[in-house]
Amino acid sequence: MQIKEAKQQFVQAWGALGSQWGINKTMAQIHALMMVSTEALSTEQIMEELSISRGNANMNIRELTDWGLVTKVFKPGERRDYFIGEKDVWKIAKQVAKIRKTRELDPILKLLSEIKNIDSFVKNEDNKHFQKMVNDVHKLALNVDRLIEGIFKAEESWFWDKILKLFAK
Amino acid sequence: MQIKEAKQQFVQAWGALGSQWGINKTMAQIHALMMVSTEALSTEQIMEELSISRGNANMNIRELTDWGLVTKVFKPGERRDYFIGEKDVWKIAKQVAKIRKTRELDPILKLLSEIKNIDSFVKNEDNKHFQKMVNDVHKLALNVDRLIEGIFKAEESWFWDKILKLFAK
DNA sequence: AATAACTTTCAGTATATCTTGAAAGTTTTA
DNA sequence: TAAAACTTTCAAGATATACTGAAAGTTATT
Repeated sequence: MQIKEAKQQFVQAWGALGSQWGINKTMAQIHALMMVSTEALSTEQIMEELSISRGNANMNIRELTDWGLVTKVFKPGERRDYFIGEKDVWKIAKQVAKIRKTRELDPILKLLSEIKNIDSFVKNEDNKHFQKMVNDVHKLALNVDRLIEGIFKAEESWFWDKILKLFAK
Repeated sequence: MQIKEAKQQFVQAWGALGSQWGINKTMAQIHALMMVSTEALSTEQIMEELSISRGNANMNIRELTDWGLVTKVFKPGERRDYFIGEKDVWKIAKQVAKIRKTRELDPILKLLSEIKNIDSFVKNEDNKHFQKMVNDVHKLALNVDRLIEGIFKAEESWFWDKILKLFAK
């Protein structure tokens, strides 16, 4: 495998992974492309590299910018916009966790609390079971929430050091 | 909010959550329905409850069975198949993690190792950067892998107890 | 202030994914 | 063994999602 091929594979794999986890394939590919590039890239270059249209490139670059994973940079003397991707993998992971937590976990937590409230006067077996189920899911979700919150504050080395020690031997 | 409405909301929310994470909406809904039901359910009941076709119900029930989250049960004197869903939220979480790890994380780990190998004779700056990037991603992926492996072996209470203590205070 | 360089938008189109429904398959009952 | 009860399959249709390309918008240059 040549280095160029390796990069393409990496970009492809990142795209596939993204799409299996609810992130637009092209968005993930653009991000991968920027991760492996030392230089800032123009829209043109991204269009070229991934064989996608200008509109598609533009929209996904914007989305990545909104996610805080890509920054616009200006090159002196150049009129065209260039973009650089965040390179710190730990920061990327934290950022993605942050955004998805807000979008997806928080609403679920809210719903679960609401259901727990209305559900407090239950009588029959079926409702008791539902109450227990909601409680269990809520507990797990709260723990996940706290875990993610912890990650936000943690340093990578510290975090993995501690986590992996938990399972040692 | 009435209890019936609460259940519906729960099922809807579970479907939405699933679809944002690469799991078929209907599959997630059927699963939710089975989680909150004390009784085993027939295909008919599921079709009815979710307003979906027989084919759709059948395929998604099978998929859930393949995932090990749903079991077929026979009711004495009844000809029709009934299904019960796994109720233990921790087991469910572990099972989903197991399947998705195998399907998605493992292939990525394999690719990253391959790329690391071919990439060992690099010279120029660009390639060095690529090498570093691949290394960083690989490290993170390996850690995630180990974390998931740890979860497989862990008991819920033990696991969360330890994890949450890490971030205490 | 006109032209050129570049970016953004979005209606229409394409693609991937899910769903239906009816036919074929299977098992049970009479 | 035929009919009924039930399950599975899958081609065709429906839906959701992503992508294109050209027109409109913006900013810089002369």
